[in-house]
Amino acid sequence: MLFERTTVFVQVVTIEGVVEEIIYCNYQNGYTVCAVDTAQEVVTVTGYIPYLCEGENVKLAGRFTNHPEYGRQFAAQYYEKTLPTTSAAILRYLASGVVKGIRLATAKKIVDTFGDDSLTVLMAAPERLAQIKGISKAKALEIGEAYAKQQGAQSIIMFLQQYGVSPSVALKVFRRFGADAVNYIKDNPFLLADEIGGVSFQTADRIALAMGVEKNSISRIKAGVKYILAHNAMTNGHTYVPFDDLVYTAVSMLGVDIAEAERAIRRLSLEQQTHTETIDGNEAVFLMPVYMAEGIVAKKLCALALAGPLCSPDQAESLIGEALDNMALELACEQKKAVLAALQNGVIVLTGGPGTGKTTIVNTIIQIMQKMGFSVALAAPTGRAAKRARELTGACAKTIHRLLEIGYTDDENVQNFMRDETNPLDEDVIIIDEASMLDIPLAGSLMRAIRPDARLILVGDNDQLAPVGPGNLLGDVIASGAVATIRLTQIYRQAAESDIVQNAHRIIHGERPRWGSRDSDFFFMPRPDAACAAAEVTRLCQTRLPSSYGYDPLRQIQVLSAMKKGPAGVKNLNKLLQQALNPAASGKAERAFGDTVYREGDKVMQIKNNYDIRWESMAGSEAGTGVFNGDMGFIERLDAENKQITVVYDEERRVTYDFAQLEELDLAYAVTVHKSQGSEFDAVVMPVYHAAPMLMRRKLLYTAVTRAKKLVVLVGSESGMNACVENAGEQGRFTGLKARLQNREAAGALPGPAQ
DNA sequence: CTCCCAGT
Repeated sequence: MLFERTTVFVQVVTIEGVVEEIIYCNYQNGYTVCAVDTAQEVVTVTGYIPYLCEGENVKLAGRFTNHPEYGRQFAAQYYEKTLPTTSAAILRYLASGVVKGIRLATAKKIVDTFGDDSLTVLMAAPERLAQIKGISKAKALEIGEAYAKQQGAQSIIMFLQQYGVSPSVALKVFRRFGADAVNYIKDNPFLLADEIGGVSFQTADRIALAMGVEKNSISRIKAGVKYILAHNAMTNGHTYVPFDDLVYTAVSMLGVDIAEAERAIRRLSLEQQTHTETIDGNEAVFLMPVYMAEGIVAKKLCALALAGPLCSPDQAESLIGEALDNMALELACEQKKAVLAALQNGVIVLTGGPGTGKTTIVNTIIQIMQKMGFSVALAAPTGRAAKRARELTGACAKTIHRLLEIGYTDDENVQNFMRDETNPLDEDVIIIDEASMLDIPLAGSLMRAIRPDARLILVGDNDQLAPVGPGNLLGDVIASGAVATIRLTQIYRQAAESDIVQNAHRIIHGERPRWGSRDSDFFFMPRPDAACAAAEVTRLCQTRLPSSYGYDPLRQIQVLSAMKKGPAGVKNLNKLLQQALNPAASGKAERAFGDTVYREGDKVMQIKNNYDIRWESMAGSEAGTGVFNGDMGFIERLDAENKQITVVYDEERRVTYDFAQLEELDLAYAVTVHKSQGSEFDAVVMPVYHAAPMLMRRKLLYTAVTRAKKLVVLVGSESGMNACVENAGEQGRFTGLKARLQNREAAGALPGPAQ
């Protein structure tokens, strides 16, 4: 029955066998690597199989994978344990330590006494164990309890697996509710979505329906309301939802009446699962974790803002002068002011568009801080942005996740950081680059980990992409006026009269860009639909731009797109561009992986951090480890014989991958605008068309356009582009941070008695 | 519909 349900997975295979050896087990979440002896072979199995023990018999459904280091493995999606039935198998099972209190000696005694009935005795009449010499009555009951617990864990895992709920979630349910977990869930399936997490409201609702839960049951409405709040935070960027909107949405989604919805919302607030307060005249309902995160951000920023200057203005002047001499640099007046502000305030925001010299300022600040004996941490919200910061400053920049030492969790919605208030970051100065992409949950985690006596510098361009997650941190902080903010306005990178610069300004002010003249650096080419746009983008890269401007299509032109999917999405563009710029040819080795063909000469991007992979410099004189999410390079060689692929990054570091590691790579002729943030290119070519308004916002177009140093070509629908320019976006985000920063007492930041 | 993170 169970195994019929697994048809949703491609190429699902079932295997059965005895667990030979537990190779690895994460006891927190049940992730296990083990060797399973089927009749034919010994297979390495990975998957969430909690409480698995050597000697147990398992049926597994999943698929075979090829691990780069450990070779052929079976990734189990579903499992069933079958209890051993023969004395010999039972002995092995009990001796494995599956039941707390039984090891080999005790297992032998039990099996000698009860034979094939051993497990029945353990389950139904554990007191009978006391017949055995050496087992007291108390010990017998203790063993019985341990066995019941083990079986209880199995029963909730098996029960939930029927509904497609993963064993790792089931394990959490078991930890929370114990041996009686199945009854708890049958009683209120919404506990899965609610208290446990990791299960969607829809799945819980499906289970509830099967259990016969009423449509207007309060637990269903409460869970539905929390789902609406979470969904709005995740997909719309709101940190709260106005009460009236929440009632309306709950009524239409859940099919209940207004009074029922209101009652459930009030109840959640009373139970402190949500927080309700008045913001901007609206009654605002927050999900508790988001409310807490926003509060921590407000509180920490206000506290940091109280810190005094690090040195006198005279000292600062001389420190700056010295640093600039060392770096053979000069700073403009506003840039110098920014460095000064960093020395005088516990927290500052440094904001400005591309080319306004943010990086130079950050470099100077790092120099001075280190000179003063302070340690500095530099981090950014994305791998790409962190890498860019690393290249430009020479400092060891990381992702914020990495800085906070993210630990593993089985719940995608919860992140678990090793660094927090009890184990704060060691560094004295924390610099966050691309802070516009910082969402409230991550900002909350970051603020918790910053020591009260540390200093924080937020660097970003509030006109660039809003975070994917909830909140409008940088915008709110700047608008609040509660944090010293330095706005950089002078552009050094391009001439101010450049059409790229002019149009970037127009876009951000909601005005339509202008184009036309032949000697401009900004062009728009109308095409009737996304497919035509994609074809024109390809033509531009292949022939038009190389012949008109002499650009190298692979190294100087970067194609960007808002989306991955669709005819003008990154995936399809990569196919078209690969065909145009690096077509199949005899003598050019290639290799298919998934639905992508990789070929010698391809432009590729590393899409997940790999801290261990080795690289060698082209001359072979230097070596090191680590290739990071967002690194771009070219396939130099594809060696079918050794199943290896060589990629050269930045023309200097050579990395060899096994074929199985191709999942870490993607073609990079085209990348998403999000991924491009923090990078710049000579020429940017981008299809523009009508798409999800949540995505097609003015900031997206601004970010794309400002990636270009010399040339921008937009291709597609003019009305689509105009809609994008007119879609301001973040004004539509409901957030409470600005209000809280402006009301410092509410943020709880004022020390001592009220003033 | 866009981003970040992980064990033998």
